[in-house]
Amino acid sequence: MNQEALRTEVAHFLEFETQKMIPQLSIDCVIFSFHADKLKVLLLKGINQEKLNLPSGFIYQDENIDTAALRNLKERTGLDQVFLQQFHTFGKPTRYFPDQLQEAILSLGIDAKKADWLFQRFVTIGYYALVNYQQTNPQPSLFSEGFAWEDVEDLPPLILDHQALVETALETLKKDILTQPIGLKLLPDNFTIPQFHQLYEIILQRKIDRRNFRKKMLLSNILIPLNEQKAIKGHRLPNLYRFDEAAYALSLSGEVKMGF
Amino acid sequence: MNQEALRTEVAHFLEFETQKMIPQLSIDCVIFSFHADKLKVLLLKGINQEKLNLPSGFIYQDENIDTAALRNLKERTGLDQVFLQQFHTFGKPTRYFPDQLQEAILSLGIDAKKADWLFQRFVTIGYYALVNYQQTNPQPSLFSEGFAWEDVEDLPPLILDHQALVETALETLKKDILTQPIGLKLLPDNFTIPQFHQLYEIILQRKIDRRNFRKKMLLSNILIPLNEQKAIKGHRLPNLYRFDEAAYALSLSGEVKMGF
DNA sequence: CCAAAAGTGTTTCCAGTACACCCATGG
DNA sequence: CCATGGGTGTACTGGAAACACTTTTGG
Repeated sequence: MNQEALRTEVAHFLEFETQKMIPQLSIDCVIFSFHADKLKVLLLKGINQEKLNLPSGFIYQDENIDTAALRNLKERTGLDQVFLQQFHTFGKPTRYFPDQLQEAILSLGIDAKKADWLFQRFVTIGYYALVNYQQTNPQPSLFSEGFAWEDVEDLPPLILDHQALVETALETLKKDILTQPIGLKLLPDNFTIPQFHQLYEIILQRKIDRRNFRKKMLLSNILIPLNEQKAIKGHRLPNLYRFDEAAYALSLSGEVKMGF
Repeated sequence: MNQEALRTEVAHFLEFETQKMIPQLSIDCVIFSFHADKLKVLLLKGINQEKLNLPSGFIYQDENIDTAALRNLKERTGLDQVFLQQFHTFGKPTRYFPDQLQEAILSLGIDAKKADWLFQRFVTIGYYALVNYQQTNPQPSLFSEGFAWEDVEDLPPLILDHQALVETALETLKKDILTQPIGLKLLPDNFTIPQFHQLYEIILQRKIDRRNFRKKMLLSNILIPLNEQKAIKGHRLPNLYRFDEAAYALSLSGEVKMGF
C-alpha cells in the first residue's frame, strides 16, 4: 500500500471508526499453528517498527468482546469457525502504542489531535487461537506491513508486553490440553502419532516417552488408522491417522483431581 | 448515610473522579470466605435494588488493573495482603448499569448528563479473592446500602451477569486448588481435618472419601498437629491443626499430566 | 445406652512410568 | 550395511479408590 492510500485509510479509521469503539480497550490475539514440527505464532510487523507485534483490534460499542476477537481473527487469517479463547487481560499503566509507531503514523500527515484516541493507555484482552496452518491465509492489518509465523520456542523481540502475552497463552494452552481438543485444532486432518507426540512435548514443555504416548493414545480410541503412510526420507514410514472427533471430545475429562 | 450526603458524594464522584478513570471498564470482585462449614460470597445491596451485586470498582488512568482490584478489595473488606487473582473478563454488549439503580441515582437530584459516564456499556474484569472470614470487616460502597455473606451453593438473585461471574470464579477456583494454597487462605489459623475436607468437597463439588482425604493430607506433611481439640457438641472432638506453610507451598505441584 | 461424627487400617486396582528389542527406509 | 526414526511388548510401582471397624462425646 502506498503512503497516500495508507494516510487516507488511517485518517478514515481515526475519524469515523474510533468513535464507534470502546476507547482504551483492545484485543490481542495469540494465533498458534503447528507446522514443520514446530509450534508457531502469527506476528505482524508494524509500520516503521523493528519489533514485531501480535494482531490486535478494537471493540465496537455494540459488540460482544468474544465476537470482536473472532472478527479480528477472521480479518487476520480469513478463518471462521476456529478455536478461540480468552486467557487473560493485561493492564499495566504503561501499555501505550509504541513511540516509533506513533511517529510513523503521524508522519503520514495525520493531525496529531485526531490520533489521540489511539495514543492513550490501553488495556488489552488476550485471546488465543488454534488454527490449521494449511488453511490459514494471513493478512497484514491497517498499521502493519507484513506478517510472519515465528517459532514459539525462539521468538524475535516483540513490542510492549507481547512476549508475556505469548508466554501466558502458552501456559493456558498447557492447562487446556487436558480439556480441549488441541490436537484436532492444530494438526492437519491426517497426521502421524509422532507428530501428535511432538505437539504434546512442545506444549507441555517436557519429554514424554514416545512408546507410552503411543500406547495411551491408541488405547483411548480417539485415533482412526488410515491405510496410508506419511512419506519421509531415510526412515520407516509412519502410519497416518485421523481423529474420531466424538471420541476425542468424550475422552477429555477435565476431571479435577484432589491435588498435591 | 442520608439522602443529602449521598447526593453530594455521588455528585463529587461523577464530577471529579470519573474523569481520572478509564471509561467503560470496571472491576468486579468475587470475594470468597469459609464460614460455618459453607463457602460464602460477599454481596452488596445497591440503592433501591432488590437484586444483590458483587463489589465493583473502576480503574484510574495511571493505575495497574491488579492494583485497582486490590484497592477495591481493601475499600470493601479492609483487608490488605490477600489472595486476589484475575479469572475472566466479561463483555456482553448489554452490560449496563441496572435501570433501577440508574433511577435511584438520578432521583437524588443528579444531573442526568453528568451521570452519563456511569450509564454507558461496561466491560468488566473479574477477580476472585480468598479471605479469612474472621478478619474481614465488610463495608458497603458508594452505590450500595448494605452487604451480606451468601452461601455460594444457594445464592439469591443477582444483577446482570453476576451469577455467571460467581460460577466462573468457582470453576477457576476448582482448577486453582491444584496449584494455590486455597486452604491456607480460606481456613482459620487453627482448623480440623473435617473442615479442610468440607472445603475441598464444596470447591470440587463432589464427594471425597474422608478417610482417604485424611490419609493423603497427613502423609503430605503439610499439617502441623496442635495439642488441642475443637469443641463441638455431641461428638468426638476433632484435633486441631495448622498449616506448615512452606511445606504446603512446596507440595502444590501444578504439574500438568498428559491428559485424558 | 444411643446417635453422630472423628479417628484408624487394609486391600485392590490401574494409570503412569521405565525400559529393550525389532522393523522399514534412503543413502 | 548402517544410521535414523517408527512400531511393538513387558514389568514395576505409587497413588487413588473402595471399604469396615473402633473411639469419643453430649444428651
